[in-house]
Formats: sequence, structure tokens, C-alpha cells
Amino acid sequence: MAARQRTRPTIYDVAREAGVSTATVSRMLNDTGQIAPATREAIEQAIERLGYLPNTIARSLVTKSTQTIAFLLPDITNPFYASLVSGIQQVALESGHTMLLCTTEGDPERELEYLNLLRAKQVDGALMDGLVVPPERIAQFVADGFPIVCLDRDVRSRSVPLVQVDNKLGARLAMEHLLGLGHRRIAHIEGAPELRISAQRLGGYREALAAAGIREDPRLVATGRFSEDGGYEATRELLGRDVSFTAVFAANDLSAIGAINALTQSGLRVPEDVSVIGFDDLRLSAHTIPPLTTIHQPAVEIARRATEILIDLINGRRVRKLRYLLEPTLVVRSSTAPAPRRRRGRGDP
Amino acid sequence: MAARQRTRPTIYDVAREAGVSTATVSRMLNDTGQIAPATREAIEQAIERLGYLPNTIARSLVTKSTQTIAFLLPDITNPFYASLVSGIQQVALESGHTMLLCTTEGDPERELEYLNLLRAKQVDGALMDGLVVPPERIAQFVADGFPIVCLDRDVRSRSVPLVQVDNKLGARLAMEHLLGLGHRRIAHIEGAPELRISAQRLGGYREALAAAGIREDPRLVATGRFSEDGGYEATRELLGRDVSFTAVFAANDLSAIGAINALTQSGLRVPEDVSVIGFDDLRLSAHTIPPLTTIHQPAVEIARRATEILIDLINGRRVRKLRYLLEPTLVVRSSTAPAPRRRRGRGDP
DNA sequence: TGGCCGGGAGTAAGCGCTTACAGTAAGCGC
DNA sequence: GCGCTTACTGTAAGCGCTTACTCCCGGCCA
Repeated sequence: MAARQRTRPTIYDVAREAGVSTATVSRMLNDTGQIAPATREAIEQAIERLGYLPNTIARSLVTKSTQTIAFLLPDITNPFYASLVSGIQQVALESGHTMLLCTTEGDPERELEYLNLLRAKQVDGALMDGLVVPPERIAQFVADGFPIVCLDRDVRSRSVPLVQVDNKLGARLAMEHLLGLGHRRIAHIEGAPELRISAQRLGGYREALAAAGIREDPRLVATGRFSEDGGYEATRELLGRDVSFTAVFAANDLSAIGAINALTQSGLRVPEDVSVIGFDDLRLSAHTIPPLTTIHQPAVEIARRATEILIDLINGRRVRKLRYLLEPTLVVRSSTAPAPRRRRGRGDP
Repeated sequence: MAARQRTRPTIYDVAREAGVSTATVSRMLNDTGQIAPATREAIEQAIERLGYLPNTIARSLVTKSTQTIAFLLPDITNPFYASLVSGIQQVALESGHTMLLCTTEGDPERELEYLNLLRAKQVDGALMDGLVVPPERIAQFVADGFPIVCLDRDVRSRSVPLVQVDNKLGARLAMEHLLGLGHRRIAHIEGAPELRISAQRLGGYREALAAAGIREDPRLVATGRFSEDGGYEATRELLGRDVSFTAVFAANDLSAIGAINALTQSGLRVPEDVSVIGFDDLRLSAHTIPPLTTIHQPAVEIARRATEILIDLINGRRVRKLRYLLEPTLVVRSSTAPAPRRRRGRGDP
């Protein structure tokens, strides 16, 4: 009723207004201990009248829990990470947690800085993706009692779990699709070399080549850094290298989109002249021209699983399984087609 | 040196270790008051030895500042919002703030729930975009001492500033481009009707039509809800309505991409048969096939400006200007072309 | 009738910091 | 030698909660 005062009401005000002690109010708020119906009623009314909102900072100081988790990632501008955020948010909300977003831009100092900041802020735990901090540091944070779950790399330590798609398998799936269409000269647009997942996808590319008895041509891989621009540039470089290829396996959808653009600009048709396959299966990829053939990652599933595990860790539950490798699947759309009979350029036996 | 104990060292431990009082340690940490060099040294060493990290929760309890801001938005999956997040993050980091991300999925209850949660968490202030809470509620939070700055709508109240692009102008720019190319029958794919920016862009569409002396045909607008799928469906609906059009102005790039897909699938060529223009200028839009003509929004600039204002508000500075309408610009790429001589279908005089 | 039990409530001690307020000692001008 | 700064430091009172401990009282059983 009264005009809002500058300083918000505290639990003392509520207690006084309801004619009980703060302990009773606290018990009611947290639903611990028994409260007589009449008392409960009085407190509820006092809260209503005062417009009281508990100060969770004060609560955290004593309970040592902030109900906050953090998600550290290099670049929110990549829609794949955005999907992860969605998934995390869902689970977090369900369990009453709120999410701090920390973008590191791939800067190792900033990662460390954030990690320390999060500790200082008494954040309950963190999800990390695409980070480059050395595993030992991560393990140390965990040893210090700060739960972490990784979304991209295996910190070989009990108590820091990993949830990710099986990247190598995904890459093989992509390659087998291309190989099955008769492609022999397949280029790869690598992600960001410093990230594990790049190496894993590159590894799958190589394995598939080897399994098909094709010798790898180093001129056929270029770095696209997981972005549209990077994919575009990498493709132009590939084109300029004067080696022929009839297909490109891009490390992610964004760079595949850049690749298609570069190819098209060079007068090459996708998929008639060159097939392109991506990785991620962004929502967007169903709408590119041509719609992108790609490897589907269950982003929301990954995020949910990881967040659930993190919350288990926070609640002191032991996690049984340390590594969750989810299965990627091939999604065939229109950016891939059988290898053309005649290849452009020379160089292929 | 010693094995990390389960409970982290506090300022008392540091004080004891350094042989000073906690007040002195605190003063050194916060750089307030003068400290003798020798004392400073001793404290620094104690901190180092103990691996001490100040507990910001305890600090917040007394200072009443959490150095945390929140960003509320409907959907992080939209790359435009992701760009905003990037911009916010930059400024926030510079000023030592960390960012809580809250996605509301356009659910009004969840918005309110979040707003209350943020208050309870003593968050210093919030940035809001794409929300549907009634303006009075927002104004009330502000009156309660919770700084808010909006990124999309004008809460007519001193003390809740607005930073956004001039949407109506942007829409007019888009339309004038189309009109200038000779298009007369222009469809519009609307955003999400409940959001202000949709109405503003639709308003610009209408104004431009009126200014060109063209009567608006209600059959020419369909709702795309700002997404690829929505744009796709809206376009199919438009196509199915049996009204002719030679151009479509989509409320954002995502729905423009969906539109191009639908058009292409129907055997129409973009831009030869139908021109398409978007709004946002996502990084991606330079790489679509064909590269998208669109209206550029200075996303990072918007985000930075808004965050700076929020921080000013938090620091108790009066903001001089309440509304910042940034200028959109036309970016011509290849998805628009002069209107074809013969239009498909009938219906146009 | 006495002893026990348990529902319901209060007291007060922190949680880990910051910050008025209050010194103390050295330095300085006269 | 005295009083007044100035530079530095300590004491202790909170910040707004939670939570052991205690306590009270009515009911119930033997």
C-alpha cells in the first residue's frame, strides 16, 4: 500500500508485520519445518502487503549455493552454440538455476579470467565448450570443488564429464556419403585447428579416405575456422590451388555455406559440379539454396544431458558415466549428388 | 602449498596469515585508503600462499551491487539477438559486469517470473528485447529501483530508455529500393504481430506503398514470425493465395531466407522472377544464394549503446537522452532486381 | 498424576565481507 | 615541547538470511 521505499523490505520487516520471528518466516519461505496454518496465513499476508522478495544474495551467503551456472563458449554468434544455450536454459530453469553466459572469443586469458570470476561469484558450476585452457587447469578447478562439464573435449579426470557428439563418426558418415556417390577427390574445410573437435572431424576425414584406399592430398584441406567467411576464403584458396576436387566436406554448416557461395561465384554449380556437405544441421541449413546435406547433431539433447549432469554434480551426486558420445546422423538434402563424370581441372589419375 | 581444503580461505585467513586486520586486507583489495608498502607486500604474499579469492557474494551483501546485468530476450537462436549478446558482453566485460541470459520464448509469465527472479538475485539492471510484458509493469520495476533499458519498444516513462534502429525508416528504405526497381506488387512477410518491431516494419511498408500511390492489398501480407520456417510457410501461403507479386519484403533476414527457399521450390527464380529483400543484415546474409539484399542494423552498436546507458543508470547517473533511434542502411546484394516485364499470374492491372 | 513426545515457535550465532569510527605514531611548524 | 596533521591500522557493527538449539505446551500413556 505505502509508497515503495527506496530500501526494500527484509525478512525482519515481514516478521514484525506478521508478529512472528524471522526464523518462522524463513521456515515458511523454504518450506522446512512445520508452521501452524494461522501463522502461515499471517506471514503470507505480511509478504503481500510489503511486497517482500527474499534477498537471494544473503541466502547464498549462508547456504553456499547461488543457483547459478555458467556457460563458457567462444562465440555466441554461431547458431550451433545458440542451440546449446537453448537446451541449457531449459534444464536450468526447470531446476531453478539461472545461467551466466561467458563468451571468450577463443582468448585463453579471458577464459581463465572468467573461470576465476565465476569462482569468486560462487557460481555453482560451469559448462564449457570450445575452450583452450589446458586440461590440468580445468581439473584443478574441479579439484577445488568447482563442478565443470565439458562439451567438446575429454579432460581425463574422474569428475569432469564429457558430453558430445561422436565427431569422428560424424565425419566418417559424411565421407562415406560422398564416397558412396562416387567422389574420390574430396576437399576438407577444417574448423579451428586449436579446437579438439576440428581434429576429430579431420581425423574422421582421414580415416574414411584411408578406408577407401585413397591417399590423402594435403593440398585438399584448408582452414575455415567454422565461419561463413572462413569457409568462403578456404574454398577460394582451394580453387586457387589448382587441384581438382568434386566434393567438399566442411567442418560445419556455416563454413559449408561460405563454400557454396565461393563455388557459385566461381561459376561452379552445387551439386552438379561440386557436392558440399556440412556438419551440425543448423535449422537454417534446410533453407539454404541448395538445401544443405549435413551431419545432424542433437544439440538440444547434448545441452540437456550436460546440464543434467552438471546439476547432479552440484548436488553432490556421483556421476556414473563420464563420457557421453551421442550419435550423429546423416541428413541428405540437395547439396550433394553423384560425382560428375568429367572433372574440372587436371591432377586426378 | 598445502592441499586445498574443502572450504576456501576467507579474508580472515588472509588477515591472520599477513598479521593484519581484515579491514586492511579489504582496503588493499578494493584499493581504498592507504597501505604501507610493507603491509601490502605481506598481504599479497598471504593471498598468494593461500590461493585466496574474495567472495563476491559476501561483498555484494554489503555493497548492494552484484556487478551483474541481465539480458532478457525471446530467442537466442535468432542470430540477430546473438549479435546483440556479443555487443552487450563486450561493454559488460569492460566495466566488470557479468551477464545473465534469460530466454523467455515469448511467454509473458516467464518474463515476469524472470524479472522477479532477477530482483531477488539483486541483479544490477536489465536489458530487455522482444518482450511482451505490459509497459506499466516495466515502469514499475524501474520505479522500484531496478534499472531497465529496452531495445525494442518505448515504455513511455522517464528513466526507461530505448535504443533501437529506426524500423519504420528501414522498412521504407527497403520498399523504396523495390519501388525504385519498378516493383508495384510487393508482398510483406510480417514478423511476430505481438512485437512492436513487427508493427513498425509493417507500418513502414504501408507508408511507402501509400507514398507511391499504391493501394495496399491485404492478401499480400502473411505472417512469418521472424523465422526461416515461418518465412517459408508464409511464402507458400502467399503463393497459394493466387495473387501476383514480383517482390517480397521480409521482416527479417531469416524469414527472407525461408521465402527464397519457398520461391525456388516453386520454380520461381530469385531475383529474376521475384525480388526478395530482408532486414537485419546477418553475417550470414552475405553468403546466401543469391546473396541477400537487406537493411543493415548496427547490432553491435545498438547493444553497446544500450549497455552503456544501463551502466550509467546503475551508477546513478541521469541519462540525458531517452530514445536512441539508430539509422538503418540499405545493403544491395543480388536478391533484388528490376521488376520483370511480364508478371506471373493475373490480378494486376 | 507424572513423564514423554512432538508440533510449533523463538533466540542468537554466524556466512564473508565493508566501512564508520577510533586510535596511534611520526612529522612538522612555532 | 606542544598541538596539529598525516599516514596507516584496528575494532566492531552490520548486510539479510539460515539454522542449530532451546523452549513451551498440550496430549497421551501407564
